[in-house]
Amino acid sequence: MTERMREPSGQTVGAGALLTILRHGQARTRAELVQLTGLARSTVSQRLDALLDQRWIVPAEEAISSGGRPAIAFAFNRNARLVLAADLGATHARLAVTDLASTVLVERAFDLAIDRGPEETLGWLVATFREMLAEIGHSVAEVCGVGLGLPGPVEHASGRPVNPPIMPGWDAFPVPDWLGARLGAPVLVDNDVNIMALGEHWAVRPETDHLIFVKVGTGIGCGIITERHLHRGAQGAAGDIGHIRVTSADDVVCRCGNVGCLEAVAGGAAMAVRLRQAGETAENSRDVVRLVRAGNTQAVQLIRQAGREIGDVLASIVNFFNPGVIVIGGDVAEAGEHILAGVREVIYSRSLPLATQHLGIRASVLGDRAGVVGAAVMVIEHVLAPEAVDLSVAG
Amino acid sequence: MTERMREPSGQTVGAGALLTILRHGQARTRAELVQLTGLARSTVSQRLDALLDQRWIVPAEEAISSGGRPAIAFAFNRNARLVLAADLGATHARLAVTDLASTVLVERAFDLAIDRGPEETLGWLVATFREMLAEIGHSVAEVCGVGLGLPGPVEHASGRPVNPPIMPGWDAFPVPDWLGARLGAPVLVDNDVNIMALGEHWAVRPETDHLIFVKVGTGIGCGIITERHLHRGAQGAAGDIGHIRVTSADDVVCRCGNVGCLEAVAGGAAMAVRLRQAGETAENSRDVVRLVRAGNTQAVQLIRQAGREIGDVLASIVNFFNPGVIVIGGDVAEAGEHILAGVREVIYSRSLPLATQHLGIRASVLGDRAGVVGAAVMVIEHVLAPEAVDLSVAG
DNA sequence: TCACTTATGGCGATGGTCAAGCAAAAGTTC
DNA sequence: GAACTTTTGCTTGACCATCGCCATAAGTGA
Repeated sequence: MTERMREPSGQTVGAGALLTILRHGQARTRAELVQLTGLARSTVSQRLDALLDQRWIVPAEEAISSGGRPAIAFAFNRNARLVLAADLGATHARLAVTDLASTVLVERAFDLAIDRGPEETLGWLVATFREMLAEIGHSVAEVCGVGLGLPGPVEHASGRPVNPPIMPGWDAFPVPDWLGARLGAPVLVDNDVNIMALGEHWAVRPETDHLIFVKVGTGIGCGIITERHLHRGAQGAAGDIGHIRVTSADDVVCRCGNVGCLEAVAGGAAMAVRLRQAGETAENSRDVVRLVRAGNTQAVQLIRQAGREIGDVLASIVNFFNPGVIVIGGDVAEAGEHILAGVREVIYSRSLPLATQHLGIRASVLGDRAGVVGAAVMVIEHVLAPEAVDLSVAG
Repeated sequence: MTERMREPSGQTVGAGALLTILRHGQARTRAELVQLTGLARSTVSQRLDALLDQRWIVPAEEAISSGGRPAIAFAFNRNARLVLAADLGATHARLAVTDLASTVLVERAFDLAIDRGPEETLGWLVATFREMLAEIGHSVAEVCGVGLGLPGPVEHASGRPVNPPIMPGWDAFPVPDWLGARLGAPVLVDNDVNIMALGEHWAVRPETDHLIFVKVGTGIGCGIITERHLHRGAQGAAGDIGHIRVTSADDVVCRCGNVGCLEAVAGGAAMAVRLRQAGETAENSRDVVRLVRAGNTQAVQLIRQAGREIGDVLASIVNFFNPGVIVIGGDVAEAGEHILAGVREVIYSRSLPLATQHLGIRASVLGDRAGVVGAAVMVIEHVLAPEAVDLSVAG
C-alpha cells in the first residue's frame, strides 16, 4: 500500500506522472521537477531513483551551470524496453520492432494469407518476431508489449475478432492469450484502421485532440480520435463510412447489398472494376494507383471524382464532429494530390466556416507504416500509463 | 496537503469517490463500503464523518440485522444543496430550482426577448431565481451552482458566447462572472442543444455511453455524448447537422447561403414557409405541430418527409459514430410518432446491421424540460465530481 | 434475562512525505 | 590555486493518513 502526494489541483503525482512529464517534454533536472510538481526535493529524488532502478529514465547531458555545480538532467529512456508491432492485412503484413518512442528498429513486409486461420498466422508471427529480435541482438525478455492490428472488427477489451468478414476461423479467437503465452508480454489488439489512426495522431501530435483518419484502400473506413482516445462506438462499429450513401451513385450496387455506398464508387476495388470496363488492366487498388501515376486520363478522372465523393461524406462528418485534422491514408491515397484535391474541394465548399477555418486536410505522413507505428503507440500508451508505471516501480 | 489511499488498481479512493458510489447506487452500510473500496473500516468511517459534516450524506434506514447490531446505511443527501437551472431560447425561457438528484422543485416558463442584451436578461434571471427560491422557502446561500443554456455557440471553458447569430450584444459577454458575483455560486454555461443532450442522457442513463440528441425546432442541431462526456469538437462547433446537405433538395436555398441544407427542408421554419405556400396559416414551428396534431394532410406529409430527410443524415452519422441511442427532441418533435417513423424508416434501411441492431431511436422523454434538467445535471456533475468533493470536505 | 452476533468508536503503530540542515561534490570566476 | 556558487546525497524530526486491534454498543434468539 503506497500513498501519494496530491497537487493543489487534486491530481496525484507519482512516479508515473513524473515519467509522463519527462516523456512528453525534454530532459529535466531535479530542481525543474520540484518546480513542476510541487513535491519536496527529497521526494522527487526518491521517485527518480525508483525510475532509474527500472531503467525507465537515464541521466542525460548536464544542464547549463550558472556558476555552481551543474545539475544532472534526466531523460526518458526510450531503450528501456522493446515493443513488437504488427499490421496484418488481408494479403499483406508488416512487422516491426520499436523502442519506447515508437522509433522503428527493424521492419519487414510480407505477403500473407490471413485466411489460413489464426494458429498458422500467429505461429508464423511469433517465429518472425523472434528472428527480427535476434537480428538486432535483443531477447524476448526485453519486450514489454505486443500490438496487433487486424483487418476486421475487434472487441478491443478482450482482443477477440467479432464476426470478421474476411478472416475465416478467427471469430472470437483469443489472440491476446495465445500470443501472450508464447511471447511473455501483454498483447493489445485492435482494428487496423484504428491503429493507423493512432499512428497518424502520434505523428501530428500534439497539434490536435480531434483527428479523423480515412483509409482508402480496397474498401473505405475511418478511425476516430477524440480527446486523445479512440472512439469505438457502442458496438465497436464506429468509423464504417464505406457504406454511407452518396448522392451521385444511386444505381451502383455495393457488395454489402445496398445501393449507392461510398465504397462502391470511391473504393479501390470499385475503381479497378471501372478501369477494367474501360479496357485498362487493373486487378486491385494498387493497379489503380499505378495507372494514376502513369498519367492515365481515365484513372486520374476516376480518382479525382472519388476524392469528391469522399469529400461529400466527410463534409457532413466535419459539420457533425468538428475534427481538427483529417488525414487521408491507405493504398489509394498514395496516388498523391489527386484524391486530396477532390476532398478539399468539396469539404471547403460544403462545411461551415467555423468548422473549416482551422481544419487541416492532409495526406498520411507515415504511409504504409502508419499501422505498425500505431500498434506500437497503442502498446506504449498502455505500458507507460502513469498507473502502470507506478505499479512497476512499486513491485 | 492530504494523502490518499490507492486501490490495487491504482485509483485513488477519497471522500469524493465514496460519495460517487452512494450517489449512483443505493444506500450502503460501512461494511459494504469496506468491501467495495478495499479501505480499512476506520478509514471509511472517517470519510463518512467528513461527508456527514458537509451534509452530503444522511443516515438512512437500518439494514437487515443478521442477528447482531444492525448496521446504519448511509445515503446520498439530495437535499444538501440547491441548483439553479435555466434554458434560455430566442423567444422563450424556462427556469427551475432543483435538488442534487436533478429533481425539479419549482419551475417556470416565460416569454423572453433575448435580444435585449445580456445585462437586462441576466438581471431579470437573477430576480426571478430569487423569487422562486423565496417561494419554496430557501435562501441563495444554499445554492451550490448555476447552470445556463444559451441559444448559440458558447465557449464552455470560459462560459462566453462566441459570435452568436441571434443574440446581439452577447458576444464574449462574461456570463459566469456577472452571474457569479450576484448569486454567489459557480456558473456553468453551454449551448442549449448540449444541455438538452445532457438532460436526455441523464434520463436514459446508465443505458448507454454514446448518445446523440437531435433538436428539431426552428433549426436543427444535435448534441453528442460519448463516454459520458459532451463532445464539443475542435472549435466547439460539433453537432451542427442543420447544414448538412441532403440529396433531395438541391434546389432549396438555405439561410446560410448554401443549397440543399437539411434545415432548409426539415427545419420548423422551412416547413412553416411551405405550409404558407400551400395556403395554411403557419408562422413558426409550433404552428406546424398544431396542424399536424389537427390531422392536416399537408402538414403530416411534410413532417413525415422531414423525418426521412433527418433519417438520411442520421443514417450516415450512425455508420460513422455508432451511437447506442438517438433521441429526437425540440418543438417539432412534439408532433409525435410521425417524425420518428420517418427517421426509423431510413436509418434501419441505410445503416449497417451491426450498428443498428441495438440502436434505440426514440422521442425525448423530458420534452421541453430537457434543457433545465440538463443544465442542472451539468452543475451537479461539476459540483459533485470526486475531486471537488474532496476539496469541500478538506476545507 | 443471558449468551451470541455484529457494528461502531477509540487508540497506538506504521509508513510515506515534508521541511530543514549539513557536508561533500563539482563546477565557475578571479 | 583559492574563494565562491550551486547541486546533490543523506539524515533527522515532525506530521498525518491509514491500518489493525480491542473494548463497547446495540441488536437477535433461546
